[in-house]
Amino acid sequence: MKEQTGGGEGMADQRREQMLQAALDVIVERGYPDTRITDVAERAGASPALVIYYFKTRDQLLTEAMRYAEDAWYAAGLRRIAAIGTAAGQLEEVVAMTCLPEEDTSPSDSWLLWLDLWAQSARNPGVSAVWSKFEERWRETIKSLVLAGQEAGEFAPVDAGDFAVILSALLDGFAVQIALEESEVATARAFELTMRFASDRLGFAWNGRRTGR
Amino acid sequence: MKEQTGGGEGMADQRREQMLQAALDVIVERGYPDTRITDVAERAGASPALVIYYFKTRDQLLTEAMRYAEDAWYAAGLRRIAAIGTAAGQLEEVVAMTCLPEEDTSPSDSWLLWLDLWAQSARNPGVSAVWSKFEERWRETIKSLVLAGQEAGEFAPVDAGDFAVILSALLDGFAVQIALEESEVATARAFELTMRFASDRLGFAWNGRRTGR
DNA sequence: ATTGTTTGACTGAATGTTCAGTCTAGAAAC
DNA sequence: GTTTCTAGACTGAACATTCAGTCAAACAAT
Repeated sequence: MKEQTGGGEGMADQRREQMLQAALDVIVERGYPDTRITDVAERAGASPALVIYYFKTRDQLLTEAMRYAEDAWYAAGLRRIAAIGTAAGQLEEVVAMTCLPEEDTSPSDSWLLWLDLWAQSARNPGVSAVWSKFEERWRETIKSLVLAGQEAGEFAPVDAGDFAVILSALLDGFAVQIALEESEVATARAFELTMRFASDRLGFAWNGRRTGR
Repeated sequence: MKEQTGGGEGMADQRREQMLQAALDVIVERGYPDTRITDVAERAGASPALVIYYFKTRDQLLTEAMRYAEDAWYAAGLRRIAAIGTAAGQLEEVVAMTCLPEEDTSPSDSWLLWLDLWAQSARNPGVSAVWSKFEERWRETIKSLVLAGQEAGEFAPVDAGDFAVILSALLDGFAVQIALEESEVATARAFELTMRFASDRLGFAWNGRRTGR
């Protein structure tokens, strides 16, 4: 499905992305099940009919928006991680990704999205697929990071698989707290507790540096 | 068929509870936002109008159902915990409560409910109140359990508050995994990993016993 | 006892709204 | 002049809630 070349080429893709972004805004604001096509259209400066034109159904729009958000979040994180030299530093970035807020997005946005992602995954196969893929990728990232750190002699020889499972569970759990608790303190505390856990388990020194980004 | 025989006043309460239970069934099956009054009425053997008669609005019904479920779950757990002699054993029960399935309910039911509880809490003040109260109570339970264990000399002198925060986050995180992962293996693994973490942190010996209930 | 009265549980049939998705047709790009 | 894009008006179904009562039990007065 290649688009036409020339000036208008990016136009359609641009519109699509605009709508996905609009959909994400609305999902965060109203929740996945209460996101109406009209809302998305309005926010994207288009008509409801146009939204349906681009995404056959409402569900396709929302599912794709979820995938879009997760992919973007993951890709941005990976890029940052790749720029870090030590395994310990990389792990810290992994933890920061879930515990510390990004600059551009409003603090609790991505976590609110997660809550919806989970709740929807339980019953919606399309969304569930997004979650599974994301979860697996995420755990794999942690695991290989740990393995690399062990080879480099930075980390103690714990079972990397077990560690990945437990760390990702811990991060998910904190994500709930952060998403639902209004207190800003929670993020810093979650970050510190998690880093203490990780450094203790993997046996590297960690002196609590950053508190924000 | 007979209405209010003897303590006719109990009839109404009975009916109410019947409806709450029906609501929970439907919520688990269809998700909170897609739970229709008709569904609940049907399952409770009543008319939609009667459901509204008991609970002024749909939202009140669903919120109350959530509270009902959480209270029941917590109360049953507390009772079991109270019957255990050692702090280590009690802690094991706490972990089992979230990681190992109950007998009567279908495995993932209560966790599915949690996912909905979280997602709804983000936007619905009534549900949010249910969650807050539940969360606080839960963390307090862990904390005082740890303190008691420390006084009894069973546990190492870690910060009980920090431990409660991190353990409840870990359990929440595993709850997500268990609720969404279909594999039955997950529960046993989550239980074991969590118990290893707890016994390591609190410095008590744990020999992985139970795998089910 | 019989009759009328009250009350609480309950229902079927509206009511009105909200939406996803469709249809038709115009504008723009090629 | 055909394809791609866009919007306004519409349709049809789904649903929460309301309404106007029914029905039977308890109760009170005769």
